[in-house]
Amino acid sequence: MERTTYAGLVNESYLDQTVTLTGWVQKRRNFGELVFIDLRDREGIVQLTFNAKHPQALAIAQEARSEYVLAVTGKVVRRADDQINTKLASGQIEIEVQEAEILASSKTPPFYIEDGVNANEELKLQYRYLDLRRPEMQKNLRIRSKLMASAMRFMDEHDFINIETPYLAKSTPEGARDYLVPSRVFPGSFYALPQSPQLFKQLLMGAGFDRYFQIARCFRDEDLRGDRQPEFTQLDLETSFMSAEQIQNLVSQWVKQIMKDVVDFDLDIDHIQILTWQESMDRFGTDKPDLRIAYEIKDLSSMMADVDFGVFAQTIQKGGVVKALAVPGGAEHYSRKDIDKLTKYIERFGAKGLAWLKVTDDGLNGPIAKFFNDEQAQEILTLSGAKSGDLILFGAGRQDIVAASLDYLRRQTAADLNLIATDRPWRFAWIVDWPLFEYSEDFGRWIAAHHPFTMPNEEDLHYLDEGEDPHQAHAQSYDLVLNGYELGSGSIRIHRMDIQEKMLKALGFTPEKAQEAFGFLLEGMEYGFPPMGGIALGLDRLAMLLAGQDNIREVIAFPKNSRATEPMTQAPTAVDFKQLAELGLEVEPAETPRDEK
RNA sequence: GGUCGCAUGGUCUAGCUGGUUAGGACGCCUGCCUGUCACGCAGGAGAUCGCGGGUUCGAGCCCCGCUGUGACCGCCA
Repeated sequence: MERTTYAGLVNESYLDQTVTLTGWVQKRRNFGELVFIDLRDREGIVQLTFNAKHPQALAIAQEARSEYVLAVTGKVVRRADDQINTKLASGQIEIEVQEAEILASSKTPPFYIEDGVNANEELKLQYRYLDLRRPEMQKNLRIRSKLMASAMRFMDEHDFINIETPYLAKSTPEGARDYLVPSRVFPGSFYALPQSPQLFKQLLMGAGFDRYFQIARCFRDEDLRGDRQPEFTQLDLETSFMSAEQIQNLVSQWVKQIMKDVVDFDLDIDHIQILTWQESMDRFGTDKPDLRIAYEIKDLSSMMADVDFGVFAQTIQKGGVVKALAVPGGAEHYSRKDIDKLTKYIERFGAKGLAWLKVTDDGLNGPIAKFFNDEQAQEILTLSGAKSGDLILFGAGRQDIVAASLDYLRRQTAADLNLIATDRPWRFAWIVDWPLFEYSEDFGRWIAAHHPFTMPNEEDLHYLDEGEDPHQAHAQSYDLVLNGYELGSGSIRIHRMDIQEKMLKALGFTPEKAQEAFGFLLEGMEYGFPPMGGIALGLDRLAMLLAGQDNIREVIAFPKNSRATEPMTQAPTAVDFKQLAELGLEVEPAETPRDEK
C-alpha cells in the first residue's frame, strides 16, 4: 500500500476517490460490527469507518489501539448531514476502509497525545517524541521552520554570504561560562564551544566578505530560564561600512519580512520605536520594555525630599529615588492581601516594601495617605498621572532595585488587569545608546556591557583614558526588543587596534593578557580591517513569540530541562574511564555521576 | 550559589484539624452494541502516597534531611 495523500488533507475535493493513508490511531470508537478510527498524521485528522462489508479491515480495526500505526485504503464518502463534525477540517467526509494493515503496534502511551495535556514537564521531555506528536508541537516546529527559511531567504536576497565558523573554538575571557571540550592531542588543553561567533565574524569582515550571515548554534554554561537554554540558535550577521542606523534599518526590514511570511502580519517599520537605553530605564525600569502596556513609571523623587512620610524622605536624603506606577483601574482589583503578594515577590529584587495609594473621587486612600497634605496629594496625582480608580504603587530606594520592582509590577499588573494591548500585538523597539561599561560587583571592576569589541561613541573615546570615568562612555550598540523580550543585540565594532587596545586596558587587561586572549584579532587589525558592525538575533525566542508560547522549549525539538539535563537521553552522563584517560583527565572520585545515583 | 513551590494507580488530581476500605475523572483490560466523534452500557485490574529518618497509640497529612522537578534571584561579554 502506497500513501496517496495525508490524512489531514483529505476533504470534499477527494469525494468518491479511493485513497491510501498512513497515520496514527488517535481514537477508536468500537460498535462491534461498526468501528470508527480517527487517523492522525502531520496534517491533521480524518475519520475512518470500518464495517462488516470489509471483514479483513474490520478485524484490523478491532485489534487497533491508540497510537498504532496504520495503513488503510478506502473510499472517500460524504457524511450524512446529521453526521458532519464541524470540529474537524475533514468533518464533511470520512473514509470507508476496504483494506487495512497494522504497520506498528504501540504500548499505551504514558500521557495523552492531544493539545492541552497537563502531563508534567519531565515526563513530556522523557517521551519527547510522543509529546512532539501533539498538533500544537507540530505547529510550533513548523513555525520555526518557516522562520528559518524566511530568515535565510532574506539574507540571501540581500547579498549576505553564508559562512560557517568553528564550534571547536578558543576559550576567551569575559562573558558567560564556557562549555569546554578537552583536547586528546594536547592533554590539559581545551576547546570552548562558542558563546557566539563574534570574533570569527569580525575576522570575516577583515577578510573582505562585507556581508556575512550564519544560523549559528551558541553555547553558554549558565543557569536556564524560560527564554534561555544552554544551547540556542542565532541568526548571526556582520556587515562592513554600514552605520548603526543602516544596520538597524536592514534588520527592521528582515523582521518585517519574517512577520509577513510566518504569521502574515504587516509590520509598519515606522512603528518600531527607537528608545535610548536611559529613556527605557526611566520609563519602564528595564532595557527590554513591553510596549503593549500603556502606563509607565514616573519619577516622584523631586517632591519627596521633605514629605512627612519618613520612608520616602529618608530615601531621597540617602541618594535613592522614589518612583511610582499608576495602575489604571487597579484600586478596586487589588485587595490588601493581593498587594502583600506583590510585595513578597519584589523582595527578591531587594525591595524593602511596597507603598501604595488608592485614588478615589475623594482623593488618596490607604495607610500612607495621611502623610501627604492636599497640595502634595495633588502633586502625586499630577506627577504619576493617576486618575480616580487607579492604584499607585511606589518604589523607593536604590535606583536599580526600584527599576526592577516597578518593571515587574508593571508587567504583572497589566497581566492581572488584562491591560496588555491586543490591537497592536507586535511591539518592536530598538534600544540604543547603551552604556559601554557596567560595574561588576563580582569582579570588582568595570566590565564590557555588550562585549569588549563594541565601538564607543566617537565623542566618548576619551573616557577610556587613564584617570577618566569609563562609566560615562556610551556605545554604538543597539538591541532589538519585542514585547518585553530581547530578540537581538548588536553594535558597531572597534576596527582600529589603538582603540581596541585602549578598550582592553580599560577592562583591566595588561598588554600581555590582551595578547594572549585576543592577539589574533589585534594582529588582524594591523592589516586593514574595515569599519564593521552587526547583530545576532535569537531565533528561539522569536519562534517562541511567533508561536504564542512562553517557553523556548516549546519551539526546540529536544530541549534541556531547567537543570540543563535532557530527560530522554539522560545527558550528561558519566563516560568510560578509558575515554577520560585518553584525554588526560581525572575526575574527583567524590563526585558520583548523576546517572549512577 | 540562593529563595519559593510541587511530588498520591498509566495520566491529571481529591484527601479538611493526624484515625478513610486512600476517593474521582480519564486511560487500560473483558464483554455487549451499525452512526460515533468527550460514544454508550455492564464488569474488572491497577497505589511501597518520591526516598530516609523523627514525633505520635496511630502519619498521605506534622517535623528534619535527601532526591527529583518547576518558577524566580544571582548568573547570562
